[in-house]
Amino acid sequence: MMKILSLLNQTLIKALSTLGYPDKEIKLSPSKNPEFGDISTSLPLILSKELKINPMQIGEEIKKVINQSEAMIDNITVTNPGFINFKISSSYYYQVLSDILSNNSYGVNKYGNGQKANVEFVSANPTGPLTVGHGRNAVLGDTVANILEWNGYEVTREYYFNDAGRQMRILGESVQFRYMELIGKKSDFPEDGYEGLYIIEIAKLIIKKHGKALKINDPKFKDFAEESIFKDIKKSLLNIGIEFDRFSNEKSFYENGQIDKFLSEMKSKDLIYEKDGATWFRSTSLGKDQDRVYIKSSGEPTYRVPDTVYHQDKINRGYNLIIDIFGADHADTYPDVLIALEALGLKTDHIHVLLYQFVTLLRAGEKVKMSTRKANFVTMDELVEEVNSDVLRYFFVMRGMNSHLNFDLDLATDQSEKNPVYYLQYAHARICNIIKRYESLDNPILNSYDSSLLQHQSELRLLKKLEQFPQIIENSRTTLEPQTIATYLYETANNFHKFYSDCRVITEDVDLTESRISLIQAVKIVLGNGLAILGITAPERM
RNA sequence: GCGCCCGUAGCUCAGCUGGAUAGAGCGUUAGAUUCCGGAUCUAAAGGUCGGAGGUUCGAAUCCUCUCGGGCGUACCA
Repeated sequence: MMKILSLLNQTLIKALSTLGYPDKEIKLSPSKNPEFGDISTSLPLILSKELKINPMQIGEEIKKVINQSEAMIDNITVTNPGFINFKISSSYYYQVLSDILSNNSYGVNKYGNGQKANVEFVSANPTGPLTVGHGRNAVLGDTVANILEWNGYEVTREYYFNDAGRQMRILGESVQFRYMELIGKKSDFPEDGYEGLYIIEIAKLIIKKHGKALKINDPKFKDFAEESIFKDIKKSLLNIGIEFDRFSNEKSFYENGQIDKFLSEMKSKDLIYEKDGATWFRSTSLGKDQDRVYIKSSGEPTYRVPDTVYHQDKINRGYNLIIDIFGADHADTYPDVLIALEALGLKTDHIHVLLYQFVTLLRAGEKVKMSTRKANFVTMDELVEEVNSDVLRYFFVMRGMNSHLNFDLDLATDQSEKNPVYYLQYAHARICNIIKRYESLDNPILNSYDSSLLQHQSELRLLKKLEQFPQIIENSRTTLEPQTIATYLYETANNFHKFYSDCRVITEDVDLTESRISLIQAVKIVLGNGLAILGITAPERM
């Protein structure tokens, strides 16, 4: 069945052409106030400017030429200062109910049409455990990937890490220092070394596995540390339901020659030059306000080089859509990657960078400055243990990514009990319970029901909310903002709870009971699907 | 200094491709259970949308300026 918004859109376009009015983009939105029907448009106000006709008059003209029954409209009103309001026929919403019940994946669409999308997220270098800060990135990325899947894309979840640079070298040296310390030998603690206790744990594991004979500068220190930390990172991610399809690393781009190839291409375009013993990217010639170092005088490339090559590689792999999830601290750096790629003649229109603002951690009302190096952090594992994966995932997604997220550690548990996620899950569990009760009364679930018995205001409101679900998913494709889904689910649960308190599902009235059972089954499907997108469980009981 | 993000109820935040009376949760106050799960529901109080200009029939939303906070402005990533 055609969705009401497309139907109204078509109807209005037809009306405009009938009246000889100019073609305008038509904005339809849910009515703010029930007395304005279900859906409204300010089309007359927009037209009046150009037509120089009173908007109320335009509204009346449009109303006159619309075939109401064809567009499933019960009633049209035109209200000041120039809105057209549509009251949609309830038979439309009754039809929606059967649509939902006949389709367990209600809400998916084929927009992406199987196109390939790549979502790169987390991408934390394996220098320590994942922290609460990484959590926001992880949850946003996985949820965005889910959103794309529900919009018909084939999604690759990818994790990129730097394993060739300074950070990893220092990690190896830090482990080496602890190792030597443990076996009673002296060595230097590296400048900017990692101070966390986990470094000592890794050193102990090395002793267990390789004994005490390792010498200074043995590559095993770094390799073992990297491997060990990565194992933990993967475990932490799995803990909140996140699994990657692909890991990419910096080192491979050195080994396969892509870095050299990139540098020589840039050179041939005169986009790099030497100064003060370093190699610079001439980004000022591409509109930036300053040039950036590509290769330090030490001979080590800056992260910019492998990052650019990595993106080049992703482009070459042929994705139709490439998403990067970055913290706000990258806001200034990713454009350098894009302009370099464009300078090499590559298209970057399909690369979308999603920036999220940082999580502000509070402890006793004081801001906590997190640093992996200084071992001043709260790990994601600790947090999941204190709350749980569902609460954590909802927490990170319930605010817009442009908002700074305040996280008070002292209140974490308190807040978790009040976390809205339980409100959603409770609605789902409640439905399951009613259905179970219904079945236990020896009533078969029938496929026949008379949805037109659903006349109560709470029932219709709930149905209208369910009808919006596919549209919500469609919209989330363009915004890639998980929060809108969280908000929608909250409203749906809210409408269900109101329905529950207004209308008893299981009554002596067999026909009405069957209709209401169908209704709550539909709610269950929508809540379940929405929670699945957010990566949150939909419990049968709590 | 410059660039990006934010500033909306006591607190945490929605609403921001301009539309009708600016919404929710928490907290506060007052209510609801002979009945499918009270982790629920109902109601009240609470606002010069940081401030000042401007554009418009219409601005929380767009523009300019300004104040306050975060982030960046590395030969760190």
